[in-house]
Amino acid sequence: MSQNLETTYNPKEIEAKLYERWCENKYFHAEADKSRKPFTTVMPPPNITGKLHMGHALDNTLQDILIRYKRMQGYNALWVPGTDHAAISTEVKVTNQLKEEGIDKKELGREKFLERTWQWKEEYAGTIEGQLKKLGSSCDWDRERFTMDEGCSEAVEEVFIKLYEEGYIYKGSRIINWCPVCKTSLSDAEVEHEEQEGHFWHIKYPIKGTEEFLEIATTRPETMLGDTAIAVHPDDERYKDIVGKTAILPLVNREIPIVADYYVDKEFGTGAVKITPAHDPNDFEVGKRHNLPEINIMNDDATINENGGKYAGMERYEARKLMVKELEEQGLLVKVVPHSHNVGTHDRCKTTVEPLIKQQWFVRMEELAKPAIEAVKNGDLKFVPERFDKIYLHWLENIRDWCISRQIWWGHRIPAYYCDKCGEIVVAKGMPETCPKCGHTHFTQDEDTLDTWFSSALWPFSTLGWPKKTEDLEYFYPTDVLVTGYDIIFFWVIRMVFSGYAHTGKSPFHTVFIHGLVRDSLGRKMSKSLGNGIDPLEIIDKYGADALRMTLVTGNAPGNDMRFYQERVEASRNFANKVWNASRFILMNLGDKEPKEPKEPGCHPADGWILSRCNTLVRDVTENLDKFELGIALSKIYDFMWDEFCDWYIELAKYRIYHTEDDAESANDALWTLKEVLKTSLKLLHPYMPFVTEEIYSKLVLEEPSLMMSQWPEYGDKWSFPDAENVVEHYKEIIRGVRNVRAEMNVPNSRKATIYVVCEDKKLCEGLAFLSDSAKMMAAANAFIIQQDKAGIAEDAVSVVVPDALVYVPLEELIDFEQEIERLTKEETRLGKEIARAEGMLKNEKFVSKAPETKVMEEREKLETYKQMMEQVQERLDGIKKKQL
RNA sequence: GGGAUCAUAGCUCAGCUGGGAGAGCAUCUGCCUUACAAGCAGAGGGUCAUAGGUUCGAGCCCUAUUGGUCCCACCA
Repeated sequence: MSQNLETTYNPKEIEAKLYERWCENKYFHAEADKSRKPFTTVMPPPNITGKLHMGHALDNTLQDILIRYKRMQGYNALWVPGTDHAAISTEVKVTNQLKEEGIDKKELGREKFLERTWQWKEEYAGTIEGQLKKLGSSCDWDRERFTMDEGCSEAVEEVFIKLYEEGYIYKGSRIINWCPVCKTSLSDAEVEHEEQEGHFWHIKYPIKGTEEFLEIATTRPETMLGDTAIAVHPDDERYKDIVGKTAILPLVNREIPIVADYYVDKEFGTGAVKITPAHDPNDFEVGKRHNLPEINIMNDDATINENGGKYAGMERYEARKLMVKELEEQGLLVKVVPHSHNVGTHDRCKTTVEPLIKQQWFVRMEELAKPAIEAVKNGDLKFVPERFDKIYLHWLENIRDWCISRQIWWGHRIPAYYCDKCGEIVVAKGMPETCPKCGHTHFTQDEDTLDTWFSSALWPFSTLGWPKKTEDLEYFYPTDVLVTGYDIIFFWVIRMVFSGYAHTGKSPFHTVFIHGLVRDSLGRKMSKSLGNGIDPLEIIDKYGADALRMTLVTGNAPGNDMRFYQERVEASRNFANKVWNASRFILMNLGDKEPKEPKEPGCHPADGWILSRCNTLVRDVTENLDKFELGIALSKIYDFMWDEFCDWYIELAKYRIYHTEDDAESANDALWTLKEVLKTSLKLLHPYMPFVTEEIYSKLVLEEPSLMMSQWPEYGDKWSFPDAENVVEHYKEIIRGVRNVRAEMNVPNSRKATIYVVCEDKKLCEGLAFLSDSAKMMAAANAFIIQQDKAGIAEDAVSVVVPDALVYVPLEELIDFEQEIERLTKEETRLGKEIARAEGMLKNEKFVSKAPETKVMEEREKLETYKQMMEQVQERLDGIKKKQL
């Protein structure tokens, strides 16, 4: 056995070595096996647009914790990794890259562009895989997938055809969100609304055949080129007489009707609204109701088209400026009022989107959404934390049809083919041979590709082989938990759920575990433009993957955002180091010895205490993990290992293992306990800090191949020693008392004293006797004497009152009576308060009659203890005061 | 306009089904005690945003208010 461990933990080489070993042994790989229970999760596929950021590190750390936990519990754990083609985002990146090389995308052509993008994909998918490995992710790399690989593409085609045939997918001319920079349509989810300071332009439209005008207000004056009506509220007294009349559209001189529609809000603006059906979703609806013409005035790049007359060819805001100027010159501009309003922008490029009427492909959502709504309502699908139910339901209950076609090249091309002769649409796998309508044999495939989320919606089952009825699909699907950030519930989670029901008849997972965003130290979102992003790899390089992982789950409740800063990582690194050093101590003392299991494990109070505490820890951690309370579970492991195990138990065990000659059996028992408790702790910690724990375990437990494949500990009666716990808790009080005396009186440890513990409880006395040798070390005493009476104790010894015992620290001439009186008086005050509190509660009849009996008993016992302690303190005080006189 | 969420020690945050306020960092005081100075032993520091209510008992549940963040929404 090697004991040559470094005094500080050095993660670098260890991490690389262990990851390789895990891979070589195929520990991450899972095969369908009906004799075992599966636990499945699919990785939210990172976009191939770039490197992973801290949010990905969080997402994957959480998944790895869950999957390692379940694997150790004996589940056949499968974690499917992969990447997403990220249609528009990637296309933008590659286009820009080409631009830098002076290459125009259009000139390059579709084929060449796609070739280039596949190259990009290869590069970034590789980078991402490398990053995930550094983090320690135990995903099954044999099953790595990509949303545009053969299988996923087949699933996409299958779904498109199926939904088309069932009537859920249709092609239609509807008003959609258009990005003039990316030159593609967008779904509602891809439009971000941001409040912008704008203006309200009040414009007078002349009413035909009169000298009168009708005043309207608009935030986008350039759209008036496409106006085909003015609407007022039907009950608006002001405009009662002009409904049905005709207005003259300024600048264009088109005659447009004045209609009445309930859509108009009388209170807002002037109560009269210009109607531009081709460029506003509401106006589009109004237009439908009143049979208004739709005049599209914009080109795909948001310049004005030929319908804009003399403004044709101008950029949208240029046209706006000129038109306002001309309206002013004609005296038709009444006023300009500052006005802040919501502007829709493309979430990828931040360009202001234009609502336009276009032929697009849509998914009819209402029916499809129903089972997804039902799933959450009846509990088949749960969100952790629960509050995300509402967000999910609200979106689904107000869902609109999903625009799925995109006018870009990178993505799954729509499997719709148009007959070159009659234009008939055929939706099929591959190019059709003859037109079912006219018999023609030449077709052209639809140029458009699908929304990137169309393929990721199928991810939980397409990655397991669907549409083929594979063994994997049968065994691993539905998956268990999906881990993701709240920011993509609409984009992704919802679409996976309805797709799961539509195509497999089941929810793709039973639990969605939601996490928040990782922010910078000032609470800002990490972003490229701010330059405040922190590269997970840099952190791993500096502090180790375990430290990073621990930082990402420490002190965070599910679904909440967190702030990330280096000091937190340092604290995590320090913990890894603490575990490392405690293990080093144990390994050193074990040497070549293999301690035997004691005849009665836990018969020594110290052993019993730590085993018992460890047992409780196992129970708590398991419960917390099952409830996805990863932060709470970790803090319990942390406290146990650092405080109870390192600071108390190891110190308690030292005397025994250093003095084998006194009692070889006791030394053996201590070593055995050290080893067992360390083993159990390492197991509990492993999902969080896989590297350092595995490294130590491999040196500690030579007979097992790996910690990650070892069995999760189970709570049981075997390690339950309440009496020992009681003894050690008393013991801790005593030691703390002695230390307090030293600290308050400034007595250095080098000045040793004989410490007496007077304790009337015989059983407790016997228990403490076992610990007396250790106590000498911990209290820096030259002797530690436990007895039932005060015989032989100097009158002027400093005393400390603890529950059920009185501790004497004779320090002879060092005693400063003033100081001692002060100390005891402080204690008297404290106890006085405690007694008052307990008495107050117990005097309250309602408390005594209504509170649970155990609670009342508890308070009675406390009161008793405090009263006893108070007596002791007062006795001491009187004694000293008398002596002084 | 609707909804969510947060407000707890100087900072960042925990606090699970309501039973005596916690951690890490920072500050201060002692310690290089043979696993660890990335450490050990201590200390100080909080009317748990405000006001009511429910309860024997509220950081936790209810109502209102204030302030911050976020999401959703067609007010031109």
